[in-house]
Amino acid sequence: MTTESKIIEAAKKVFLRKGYSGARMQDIADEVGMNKALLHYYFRNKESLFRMIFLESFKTMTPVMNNMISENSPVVDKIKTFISIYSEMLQNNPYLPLFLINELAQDPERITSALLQNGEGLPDFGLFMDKIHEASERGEINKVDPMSIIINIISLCVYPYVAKPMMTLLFKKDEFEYNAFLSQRKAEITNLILKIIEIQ
Amino acid sequence: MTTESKIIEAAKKVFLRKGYSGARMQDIADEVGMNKALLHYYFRNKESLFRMIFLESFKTMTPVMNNMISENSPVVDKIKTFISIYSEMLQNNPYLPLFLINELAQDPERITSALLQNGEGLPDFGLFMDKIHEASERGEINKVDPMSIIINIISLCVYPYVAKPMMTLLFKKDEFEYNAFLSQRKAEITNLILKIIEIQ
DNA sequence: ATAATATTTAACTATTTGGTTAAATCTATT
DNA sequence: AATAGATTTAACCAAATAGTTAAATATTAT
Repeated sequence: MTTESKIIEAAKKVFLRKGYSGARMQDIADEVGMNKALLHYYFRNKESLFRMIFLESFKTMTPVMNNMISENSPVVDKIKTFISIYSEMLQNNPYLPLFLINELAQDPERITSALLQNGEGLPDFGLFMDKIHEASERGEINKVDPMSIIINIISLCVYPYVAKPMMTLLFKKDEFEYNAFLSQRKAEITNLILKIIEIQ
Repeated sequence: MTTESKIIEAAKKVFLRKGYSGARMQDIADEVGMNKALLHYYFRNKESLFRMIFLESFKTMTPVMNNMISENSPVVDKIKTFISIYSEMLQNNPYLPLFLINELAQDPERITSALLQNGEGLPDFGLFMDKIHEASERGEINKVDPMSIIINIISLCVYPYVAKPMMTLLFKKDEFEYNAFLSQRKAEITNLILKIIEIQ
């Protein structure tokens, strides 16, 4: 593992937890177990280090959202798969969504320019939405608005991660209990969504 | 409108958009149209001003979550009412949830201590959950886990607000289109939830 | 072994930001 | 008019933080 990648890992940890304005270069140096001068030896400044972290983080999300693996599988299967790999990604990257949302909300210009500059393609729900639309036209599933159904799925998957500290406070659960709750949601969300879209 | 309340309004605006670490006392002074010295004339320091803002913001949420107006209305009505007033609160306070979630995630200790110090009661879903449980026992609605159903409702209501910048980016919508999407969701979420809980 | 590169050290500068101060000015009340 | 309180001004201090530098040392590749 190179020093550069060690720095990136440490910076990712700190930026994802604290956000840009809350993160300190010294925190990152401490986290990587090296000194601050070295951060500047590898990266110009805080901003350029942040951009790298943001792009890498964003790219974690992209393939999950672009997940249209088997082109011809039924749309219900596509939805099942999507919920499954999306939930897994969240379990492995619990700090990711809040970080991306925050930084994007803080300064949409800066972020979109970073994405474009990098030639980074946005996740594309186009195909997914087309398939949902076609299936509902064919009467294979209920009439649903594709964008709505996708946003419903994402909301149900992501929000319990994003709002974890709030939910443990409101429902008086400890970390362990809440994690158990999160674990069983993959199946629960799938059932819920299928109940909504499947013809009775 | 007193100067003190003008400062509080301005501080709320800035803190809710930028968060504690991103907010600058100068930004608040600019927003209120007065100078920085006056902020310290009315409030000790950034931290005490922040605490006041956080508590006030938190209290905006509490009555909505405690909404159990007509004690004996059917649980389905309770859910309808909850979705309705919760969505309205979000429409009027779009920055609120992300702010509360962030600050709570940043430093749960500090926040809970501020709440307790203030003698502020937490929102309590206890009654709501009891009613849901009883109704499902009576066979009035499907068997559902009360906590799950509440978190589903909250997720569906809140997340599209929290993730607004991300969603407008991913779905290539402008502010206007996305607001239209948000407006029609109150009814949509109600339908979805009722479809899940109501006996067929 | 030599040279190039990586890393540490520690001191330093510049900038941003929170916070203070004192004097002057404005405003409302008596 | 006199007074007290509210507000401005502008300069200032202190702390935190980003960023720099140069020299010393360690590591790696040739």
